[in-house]
This record gives sequence, structure tokens and C-alpha cells, in this order.
Amino acid sequence: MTDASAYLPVLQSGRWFAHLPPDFAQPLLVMAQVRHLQTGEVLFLRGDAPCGLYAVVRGAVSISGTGGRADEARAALLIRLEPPHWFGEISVFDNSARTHDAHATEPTTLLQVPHERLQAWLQAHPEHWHALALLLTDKLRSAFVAMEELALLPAPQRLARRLVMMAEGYGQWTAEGQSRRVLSISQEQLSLMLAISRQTTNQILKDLESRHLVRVQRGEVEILDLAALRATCH
Amino acid sequence: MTDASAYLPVLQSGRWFAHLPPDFAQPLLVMAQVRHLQTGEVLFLRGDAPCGLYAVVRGAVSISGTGGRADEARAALLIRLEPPHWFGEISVFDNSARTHDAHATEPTTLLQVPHERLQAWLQAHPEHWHALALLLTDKLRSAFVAMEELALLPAPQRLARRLVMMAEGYGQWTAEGQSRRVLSISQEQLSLMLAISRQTTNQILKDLESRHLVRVQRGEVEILDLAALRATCH
DNA sequence: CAACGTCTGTCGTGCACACGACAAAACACC
DNA sequence: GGTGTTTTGTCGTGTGCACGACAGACGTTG
Repeated sequence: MTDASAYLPVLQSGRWFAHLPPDFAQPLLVMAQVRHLQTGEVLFLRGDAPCGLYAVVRGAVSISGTGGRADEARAALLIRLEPPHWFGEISVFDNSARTHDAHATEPTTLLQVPHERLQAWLQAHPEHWHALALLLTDKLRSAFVAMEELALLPAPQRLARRLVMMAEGYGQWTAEGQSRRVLSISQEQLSLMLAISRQTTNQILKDLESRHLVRVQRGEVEILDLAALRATCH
Repeated sequence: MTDASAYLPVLQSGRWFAHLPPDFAQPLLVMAQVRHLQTGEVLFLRGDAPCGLYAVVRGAVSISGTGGRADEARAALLIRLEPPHWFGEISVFDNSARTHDAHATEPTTLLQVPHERLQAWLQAHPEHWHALALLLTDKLRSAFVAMEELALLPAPQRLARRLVMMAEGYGQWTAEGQSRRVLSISQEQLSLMLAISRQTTNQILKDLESRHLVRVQRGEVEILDLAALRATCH
């Protein structure tokens, strides 16, 4: 099993981890276990007991909400987490069941800080609850923005904004102004994140392509003009 | 000025405060100042500097997001906070600007725990960051549920669910199974919370009334059959 | 009481977007 | 290279809900 500290460079590229005091970051790494998931493999499901805190260091994890009852069918994809995102912290705080499903959408490597171990350590070093809570505030602010967009913006602008956010790593990267050129995601998954039908998503993408803002390929969207894309959402 | 502890009974009716360890609850009360707001008075606006943690002990506070630029016009109402809700904790954690506007929708009494005072106390008692973070997890879980409903449910079911949630104090009351019979809110405000037009809101309410689930009056909705209302959203 | 503002009820019309259907392409596996 | 699977592209048709308009009800103020 590889040592978690092998992934330190990846982790340092994330805003949250990079700003962590060393006397928290170091123990986190020591407690962490490296886990590998294959495409489609499930990490946890809604209702599962807390299992700890995770960081994506390779691949991608999809967070989705199964419609509700056993009827399922419609699942809302919330977000696709790529390195160096941390997640799973809600259950660390309140010991309650997971609110969402998490599964790997490609071969993925995670760091897992097991629940009990983390609890014990925080008990001994309670001053670090604060730093951990910053993960919560980040997500809460994102959620508020997402809700507002979902409520107020029409589909084309929602899609444009989401593309910008994805290109910028949802604002979680240490490096300012940097952005990713190619987003690996199918139109189907994009549509689930935005609560837009697959067909409409396709039409909007095609329109953006005709305006030379993006280039659409199988399973990916390439950003050609990020500034213009951002301007699209007023 | 009244002492904050005069409002202890109200606060104790809230799940979060009631479960707080006494060595946190007590200092909170000591640090708190009592503030009175008149109808329409603004507490803070998006972009304002952190000013502390608040609790509603009388009246109601509306949390809304101004559309964005100076164009405003469309504001999304997020929620109407009534006693014994606590709010404003995001800025306490990350020292960042407020994400939303807050203003009183009726004569309101608040407890305010001023920002600097709270920071200083938490610095000295860092083990209580954990308890404070439970406010964040509550809101985050609510936000996730709200997003999912906004994305997946049609208007009538969204409205029904929201009525149920409001009647149950958004699950924040200590008492299990209790619920409020009369909700004081205009149809206009309801529609803003749900991202539904005022006219459609009215139609849905009228339909619910014809099925004897609610009774509609000027500025209020009376719940006649909570169970049936809950069943409406499958 | 009269005048006014706010909230409610109820029409149309219109459109953004869902949803089903199906074909073409890209890829995967044997 | 053949066959099955996943993703994409593009039609209709249908509809949920927005939006403007306006009238009546209610509450409020001088």
C-alpha cells in the first residue's frame, strides 16, 4: 500500500488543504489510507453510516441523490469531484447518515481518513474543528449559489456558468486564474447536474460551439473562450 | 435593555440550542445583546462584513438573495426564519462577507452575539467550534434537500413539501411531532421561496383548499390536514 | 367615510423546455 | 471485420408554468 504522503503535491494544489495549519495537515496524512476504486464502484450510499473523510487524488467521484423511494429512475447528479477535492465531512461533524451516493466514474484513487480514527484525534485536538468546518462553509456557499442559479437563470446561462465553474475547479484550486481546457464529461451527466434534459443540453452546447466558445466531442467539452463564456451569463 | 437570558425558554425550544453543552450555551447568552427591529428594517446585506451570530426570538427574518448586479428586480427569497432559529454562522467561521440579505418582515427581536466577542471566546475555548459547526451541517443538509426538490419536483409538490416543512419549523424544534397550524406568509413571499410565479402559487393553493388540505386567508395559510399534505408529495 | 395600497383570484397568450422516437456516429469487445 | 453498446444529433409534439392584465377583496390611513 502506498503512503498517503505520496500525494502531497496533488493535495497542496487545493485551496483548503494548502491553507491548513501543518499541525493538522500532517496528522491528516498520517491517518489517511489510500484506496483505489474502479469505474462504477460504489463508495457509499445515501443512508450509510459515517465512514470518514475523503480526498480525491486521481480520477473522479460522482455525488448523486437517488430520487427518493425505491422508485428511483430519476437521480440528480450533484457534482463530479476531481482532485484535489475533499468530501464527506458532514457526517464527520454530526455522525449522521450520508445524504448522497458516491461512486467512481473512472479509475480513482482516494485518501480515506477513517471515521473513528479522525474522531479520536479531533477529540484530542479540538482546536482543529474550526479548520475542518471551512470545508462546510465552502460547500454551503456553493450550494447557495447553485440554488439561486437553479431558481433564476434559464437553461443556457446555467449551462454556461457550470462550464466556467468546472473549468475553474469550482474555485478550489490554489492557483489563481488557472483553468482547465478540457472537461471530461458526457452530455448526459452534464444534463443531470443542471436539471436540464439531455436533448436541450445538446442543443445549447451546439449553439455555444457555433459561436466558437467551446468544442464538443464525445465525452468531453473543450473550452475555447472562457472569458466569452463567462460573459454569456451576464 | 433586557437581559438575553429572558429568552431562554424560547431558545430551549430549538433543537440546536437545547442540545448545546451548558458550558457553551451559558457564555453564548452572556455575550449576546438584545436587538429590536421594525418591519422592513435591514439587518445586513450581501457583501457586508461579518457582524456576528444571531438568533430570532420574536418575529421573523427573511433571508434573500438579491439577483446579482445592480439590475436587481428579481430577488430569490431563501427562507423565512422564525424563533428559535439561529443564523449568520457562516461568516463566523470563514470571516468572509455575508452571502445574503437579511431583513425583518415584522417587528422582531434578535439576540446578537457580536463577531469579535465570539471570535475571542472561541479562541479561548476551541473545543466548541464543533458544536457551532452543527449549525452548518443542518443548513447544508437542508440546502441539499431543497436543491433536489427544486430540480426534480413539479411546482405543486414543491409547494406542498414546503408547507409541511414550514409547519414543522424546518425540523428545528425540540418537540417531536409538533407542528404549527397557521403559517403567516403572503402568497407572494411563498412564490419567491419556491421559484414559482405568484399566480401559479395561488392556483395550487386553491386546489389544495378545494381538497380540504389547507385553508387560505389573507396573508396566511392554515394547515387542515398535515398528513394528507405530506402524502401529496409522494 | 373616502381614498389608497397591498394582497388575492382568474383569465388569456406564449414560450421554454421535457419527452419520445430514431438514426448516425464513436467506441468496445470478441 | 462484425456485432453490440454508449453517446450524440435532430426532429416533432406536448405542456407546465411564466407573464401581463385586470377586477375584486381586504386592510389602513387621513
